[in-house]
Amino acid sequence: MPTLPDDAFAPLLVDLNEPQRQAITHADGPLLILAGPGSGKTRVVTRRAAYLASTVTSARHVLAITFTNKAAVEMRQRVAALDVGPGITVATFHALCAKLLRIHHERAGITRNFAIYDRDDKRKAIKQAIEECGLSADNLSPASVDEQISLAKNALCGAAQYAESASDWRARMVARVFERYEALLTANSALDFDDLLTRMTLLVERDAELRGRLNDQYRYVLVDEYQDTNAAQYRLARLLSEGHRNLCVTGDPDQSIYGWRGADIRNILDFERDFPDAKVVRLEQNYRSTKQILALADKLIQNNLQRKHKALWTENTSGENVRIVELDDSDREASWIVDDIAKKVTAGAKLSDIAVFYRVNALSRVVEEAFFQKGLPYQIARGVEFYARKEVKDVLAYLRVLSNPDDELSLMRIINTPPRGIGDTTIERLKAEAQRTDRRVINVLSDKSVVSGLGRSGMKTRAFDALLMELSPHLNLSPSRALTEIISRSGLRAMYAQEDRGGDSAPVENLDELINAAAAFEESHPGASIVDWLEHAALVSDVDSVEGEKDCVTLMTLHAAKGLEFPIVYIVGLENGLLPFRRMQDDAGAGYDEEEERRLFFVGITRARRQLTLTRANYRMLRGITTRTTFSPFLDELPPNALQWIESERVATPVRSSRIDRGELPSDVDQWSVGTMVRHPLLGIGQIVSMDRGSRRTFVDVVFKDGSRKTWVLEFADLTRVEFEDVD
DNA sequence: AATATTCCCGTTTTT
DNA sequence: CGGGAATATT
Repeated sequence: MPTLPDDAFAPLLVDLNEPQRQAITHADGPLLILAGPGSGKTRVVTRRAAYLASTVTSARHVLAITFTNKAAVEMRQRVAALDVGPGITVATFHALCAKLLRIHHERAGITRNFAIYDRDDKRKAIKQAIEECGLSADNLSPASVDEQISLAKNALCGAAQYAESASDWRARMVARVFERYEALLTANSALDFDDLLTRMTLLVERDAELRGRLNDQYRYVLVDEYQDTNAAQYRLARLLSEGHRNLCVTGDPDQSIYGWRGADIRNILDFERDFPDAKVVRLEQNYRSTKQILALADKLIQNNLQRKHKALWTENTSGENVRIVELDDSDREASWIVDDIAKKVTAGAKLSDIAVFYRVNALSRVVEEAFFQKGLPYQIARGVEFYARKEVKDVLAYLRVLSNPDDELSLMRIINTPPRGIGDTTIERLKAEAQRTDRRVINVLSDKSVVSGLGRSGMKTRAFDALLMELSPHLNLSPSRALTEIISRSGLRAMYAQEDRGGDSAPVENLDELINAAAAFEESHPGASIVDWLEHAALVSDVDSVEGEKDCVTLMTLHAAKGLEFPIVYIVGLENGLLPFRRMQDDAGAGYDEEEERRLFFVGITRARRQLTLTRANYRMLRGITTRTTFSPFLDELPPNALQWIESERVATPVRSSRIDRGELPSDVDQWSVGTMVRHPLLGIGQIVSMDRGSRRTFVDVVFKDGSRKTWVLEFADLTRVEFEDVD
């Protein structure tokens, strides 16, 4: 490595501790960065990428692989901000594989325009496979088969191999479905998410020439969140760095929480065995949390055996005690939290600084209700995925059929959407004919001799075929133009406009948002094709979670919290069976991993910067049954002196004004507008600075005397209008 | 095809 | 308890 004076890249090496600096400047050979929570990993990773690109090699030889799009976007931006020209490849595993498979589709043995099936598509295909195997979905649920196929694929086990190892009856049934499912995917020219990884990995493994080319192209490979890699990703990472061994992996074994999904913590634990000459850097100084919070997390995680020791420490202040609050039941637990938050807000805390975590989504509802009652705005991190919405999938199905006529799953989705009189019997006939003559249904559609034999429904079928013909030239337009045309010409817009009479979703708005999303995509990817856009839509599911800092509390599962941080954190439901989550009446606790549960709790704790509150309810209602709970055993593992126990003060559930209970707008809402003065019981007098009357909810932004600004859902906000004269 | 009814099921879910 | 899907009804 050329030794240059440090100031040549001073901005990259400023403000670092020694291990961070080592991690950034290590050039050749394997490198393992063990990064504790809040240890500045992202900074190290981005600067390392920039350092390599500017001093050791050039940007186009640097490849950074992440797990989430969010991480990829963030890394791309932060590297760009360091002024190291563009050219670094930053991608998720899946996006990278999709891109490479598209380029090398011939070697991979697939068509160029292959579709990417998401979970819903996959389940549908599996269901079809189950039926075609003459089995009933009763004994074999698509979901469980999905899970098993997924685990198998992620372990690089194909259908044939799975069949060989199938020992019991059930496994043999799954094996049959697996094989049938694979045949379906092939017939549809489609890949599922797992295929993207496994097909690419197997391709690189068997194709030495391609492997050599990739090794030469990507001379420095960086894999983030390495503790979450599964067998396919592990193998791919190794193959991609086989020629040069410049593989840098970062992660934290203590934050491995996706074992149930096929991630193998041993990949990171055994890195030094795989690469005996690996340089190991530990980032142990925490810049995020108070001493108390960090000590708690550290004490807890020491109970795990499967780990690499890290000495977590911080120079931050000691901070407040971690609070443990015990409440009578889940309702009171929720309202206690919301009351506590309200107090903090009055004391000046920002809502966006606060988060509530829970182990299972089912717990979110009680908490939400409490927020509703109090009129405090909140958001749930896991929104219904935009691209999973019915109307969006309908549109995408048209695009898919047009770009990949093999995709019969999508064809079946649109053949009678909007309703055009092609019913089940007609579809069955078309399918039968297709099977008899060994064609795809779409080809049968355009066969005059077949269609004319269908009588009245033949007309409809012909009309549909004509529609597809009419739409197909639009494929050459830009994605947003194509979408616009197809949405209106297919009749989808008209259909959803009619459906949109005050329902709780706004499908037409979503269609427009889809067009906007496509337009935005075009801007960042000039010259992108429909297929590019479809790929983007399949792999980037977080359009709506990109919205920036909203002034509200964030609710999410512990899993979703990974990688985030908040000054104030609440974790609910510290109960045995819930925080170490245990499935009841399960076959001998299969799939239960206490260490992983502990890591999950560790992740939750270490999200908190300043204040952490753990709560627990004596009685919890779950699935309509109220049960007496017991303490989470994890609580016993925490250092008692760092904890502050708060007795269950009995907060009388306040009897609220009925308008808010019913979620209604104030009766004098007509007189509410921007400029109206309002009163909040805690925050006093404020003025409306914006008011957004959506179809479902009305949002108001209020600025108070002290200059603070809050957003509320008016239906649930404890706001009353005050006459201007009342204010002095 | 649209609506009413029953019934079934119920961790976590980066892509 | 509550949502979604499968099924029944008009």
